[in-house]
Amino acid sequence: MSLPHAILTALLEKPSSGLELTRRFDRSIGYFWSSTHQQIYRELGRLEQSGHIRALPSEVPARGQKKEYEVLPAGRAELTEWVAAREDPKPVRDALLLRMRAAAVVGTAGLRAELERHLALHRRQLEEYRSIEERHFPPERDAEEDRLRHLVLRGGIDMERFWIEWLTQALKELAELEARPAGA
Amino acid sequence: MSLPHAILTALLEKPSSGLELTRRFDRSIGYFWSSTHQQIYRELGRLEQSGHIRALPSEVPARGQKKEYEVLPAGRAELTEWVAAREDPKPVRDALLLRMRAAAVVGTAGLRAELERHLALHRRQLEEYRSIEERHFPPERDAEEDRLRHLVLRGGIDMERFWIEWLTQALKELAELEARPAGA
DNA sequence: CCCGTTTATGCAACTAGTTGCAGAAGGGTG
DNA sequence: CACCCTTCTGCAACTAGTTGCATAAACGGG
Repeated sequence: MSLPHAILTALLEKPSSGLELTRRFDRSIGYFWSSTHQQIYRELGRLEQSGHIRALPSEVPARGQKKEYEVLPAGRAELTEWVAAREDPKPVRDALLLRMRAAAVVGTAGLRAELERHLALHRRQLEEYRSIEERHFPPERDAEEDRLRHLVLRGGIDMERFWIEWLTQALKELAELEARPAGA
Repeated sequence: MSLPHAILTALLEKPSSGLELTRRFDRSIGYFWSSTHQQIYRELGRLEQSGHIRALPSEVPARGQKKEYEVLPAGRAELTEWVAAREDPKPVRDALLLRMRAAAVVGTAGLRAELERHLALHRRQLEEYRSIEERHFPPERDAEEDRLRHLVLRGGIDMERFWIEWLTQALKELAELEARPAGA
């Protein structure tokens, strides 16, 4: 149940329309809570219904017309509460680890290429995070919000590093297994 | 679309009934692809329908009666194909990173306790993985399946280490922010 | 032998997220 | 102005996963 909170956070950072939110999700909040525009529109509707946000008054309220939303006090209160809420980490659900486990049973044929592809993707993501880090978090910026946002970004960076490391190990392991005759 | 593959893998490792599968998920495959018994039963039904697995013949085919499943050649083929399939990593979706980001906007009140709780949970999980490692993967075991399964487990271990590291940093950051007067 | 607990399977209803598509407004171009 | 492309909002239908509950057999006392 985090999408509404993701939206509230984004709207507090800056009031926006549905499409603007979608775009900002693609390059910021979406890095750790991705979402599609349809989900966002639906959730905006719900949040408006429940009095957490409201649409800024517009002259032309019609379909296809931009609608800006801002957070109401009830929305901010809800978010504040959520920050401190007790909520267990979700159990890991990762298809690649699962595939490796399957490979232990049915063999590793064709797996190397896929691992290399993932490795490249994670390297690219790491580069993207690093360039954001350089642009947004130079050493002199240390207002409270900056430090916390930087911390979140470092989480993303270290998670990519973890994958790069693991994939590298996995490829090495695969190479060794292929080098020795089956059953040796 | 990984649950059916998780089930196929588990059934290849050992033919089982629905409940047995559920239990094994709780302490093995479920570490990286968790699932409830209802989902497993439903999926077993589908896999049987589609000819990937079959129920072993039993004398008493009735409700409340144990039903063992085994994988058919079509199921093994499907799994083999999936191992090499092109499937992009799912974008990260993590509520705790999101909460930290929200905290940058609405403040960190009450967050420390929650971070400490998560830290303890991750430490416990790490300990569990390590004890599995000791029991199941002594240095002399290096058959192909063992090496790959060990690799998967090391993935789990390093992921827990990542969280422990990040949470430790986060708590340090929080302590520093609390130590200085707001706006300093 | 009746009764409560455990084992085992499963249905129904719900929530969250995804995919595909449609429709209205506005801007640019021949 | 007719056409098309982009922007923006949204519905409908689907898939995956969760929650709550029902049912049936088996087991173990008293």
